[in-house]
Amino acid sequence: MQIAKKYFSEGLIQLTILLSLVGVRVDIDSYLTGYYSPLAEINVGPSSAYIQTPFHILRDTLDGNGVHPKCPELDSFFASRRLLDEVRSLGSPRFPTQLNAWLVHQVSATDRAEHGPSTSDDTDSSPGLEDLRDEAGCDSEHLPARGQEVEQTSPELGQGPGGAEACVFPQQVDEAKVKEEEEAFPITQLAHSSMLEQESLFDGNPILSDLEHRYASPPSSTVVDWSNLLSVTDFDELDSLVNLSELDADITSAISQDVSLHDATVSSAGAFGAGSGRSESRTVAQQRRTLLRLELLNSTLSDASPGMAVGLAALPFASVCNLTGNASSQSLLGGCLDEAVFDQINQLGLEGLDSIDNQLMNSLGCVDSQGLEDLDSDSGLSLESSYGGPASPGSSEMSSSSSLYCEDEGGATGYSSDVDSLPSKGMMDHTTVWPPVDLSENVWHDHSYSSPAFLNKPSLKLPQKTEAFSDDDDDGSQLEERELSRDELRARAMYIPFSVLQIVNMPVEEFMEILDGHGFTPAQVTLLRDIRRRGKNKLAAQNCRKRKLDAITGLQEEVERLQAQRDRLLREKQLTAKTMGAVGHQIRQLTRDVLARLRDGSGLPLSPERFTLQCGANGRVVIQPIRRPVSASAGNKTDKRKKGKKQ
DNA sequence: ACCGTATGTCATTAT
DNA sequence: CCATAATGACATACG
Repeated sequence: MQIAKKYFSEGLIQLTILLSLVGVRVDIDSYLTGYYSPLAEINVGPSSAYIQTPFHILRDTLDGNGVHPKCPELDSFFASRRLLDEVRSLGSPRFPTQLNAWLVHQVSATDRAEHGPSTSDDTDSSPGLEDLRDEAGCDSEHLPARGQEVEQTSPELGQGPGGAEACVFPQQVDEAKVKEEEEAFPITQLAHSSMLEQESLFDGNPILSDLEHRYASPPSSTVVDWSNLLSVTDFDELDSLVNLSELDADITSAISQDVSLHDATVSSAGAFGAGSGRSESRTVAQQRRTLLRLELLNSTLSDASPGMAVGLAALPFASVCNLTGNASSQSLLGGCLDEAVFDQINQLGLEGLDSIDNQLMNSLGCVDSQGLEDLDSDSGLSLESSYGGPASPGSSEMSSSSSLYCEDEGGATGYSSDVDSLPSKGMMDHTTVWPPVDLSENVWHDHSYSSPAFLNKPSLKLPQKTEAFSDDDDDGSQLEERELSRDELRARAMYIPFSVLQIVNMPVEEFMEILDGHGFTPAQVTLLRDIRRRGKNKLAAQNCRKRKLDAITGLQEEVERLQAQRDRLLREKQLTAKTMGAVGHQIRQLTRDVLARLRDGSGLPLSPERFTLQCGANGRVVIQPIRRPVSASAGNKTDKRKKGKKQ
């Protein structure tokens, strides 16, 4: 179990990184659909765990230059974008596999009834896992549909996310269909763009050619200049130096990243090659994918940053799934790349889990949710960070969902404690009954795309939570009491029928309605406002600190970069001086040789002490007498003889 | 006891 | 004007 957990941890790290790459592209989808600001991409950055800021203030930073000083995430965002390009440039051998995976998703997402033949390959997948995968696929499916597409859930999850069924809005199915039609065109755009990207990929190596275009030309001109200037010696060294000086600043980093990604690809390819047969490898891949779905699901339910990536990454993926029914030829190219990333992630993160049977995976899925929580040192606070903003489409949905859980919850007291005690129960089985409130919030948060979607994490968690779980699972009530935040306790004391999470995350309109319409006493209203203010400020503080840390990190990196540049320039300067010295020496030697072969009027050789060679602007070499400062004292050195010489 | 870190909260300002 | 984000400053908990 420990080993498995370790694998999960490592896999999750890679998953997070790579999913963030996918996420970048994913928000392009949301951008294409026109629902979100293009700058929502910013939220996809690896360091966007707490982001609740709309970041529209960064409107002038799309080119990646001059990023907002308060948003160092942009740096990593553009780096991620470049990395994604590099991933895409790694070549096409992965595509067939991706196609398989992609078809599986299509079936699971669209037609479960016919799911037998097409997915019969994964013979060893347990029903639970299959259902879970489907559920996860469904999860990722209704993300782009803004949570309005909820399929029938499996018996296992019907009780956990079964709350989700309880939270399904009646109009969801019809709206989902309409939404699907509405999204057909943007999706086509997406697929088309993806196809274009891959066409460029087939055409050559886009990133390298791009790098060539960007970097090769100026250095080459520089090299020519140097060569013209110093056509004597040491030029090779100098050339290489100049070349590198122009290139290494950016290309080396790109190369190193490229290498790491390439390694990832190779390892995954090795994973496939290691299989005894294609069917087996496919089975393994599907297991992994299943496990990935598990992770995705769990992440969506309980974790912050990976889930965020998932929530966003699921957008184009599901879009591609939808698209397959309509325009398969385009989506083949458009979707396989994203699925390729999923496959790579699967194989990377879950490399060592092949031997683990499905039951273990099942339990691991539960463990994973806890492990994710445990790993989330930022606590759940970050998870309730935002809900996509009142202006986003998610807000209306959240209104409905929040009103839903308001009805279902029957009081705020149950929420946090239920959620907090969930992992200890969830250790036993996936069929653990999930509190409906929790689920409704999951549904709600699953659809907050432009921000970390996993706000469902209880903000009430205290640092000693995990220890409490490991120490004692029995006295849950005491633990619940101990884990409640001050505001939660205050809310309980004041009989406020909302959880802190709800109070903080509900839209302001709804909050106002609640304040007005529930007949709260002034003290309760004050408490509600304070809870909301504190909750939001808590998130803001976390954001602020994270930004600060990122800024510090970025500055440190810049310092290192500048120091390296300075060292490089110093070396370059030394080498240049050395080269120039050598050239000067040779020029002097040549001058002596030339002058020694020339004669003055009296037939004497010209003295190098008195004459020198000068190269005129017209290219002609002339002999000039050396003007000594003390020549005035010498007096009558007036015999200025010019002899034009052609060399 | 002291220190460093993490986190929550408040006050203030900006958006 | 209000809600909210951002942030400095302070308090507290914890290792």
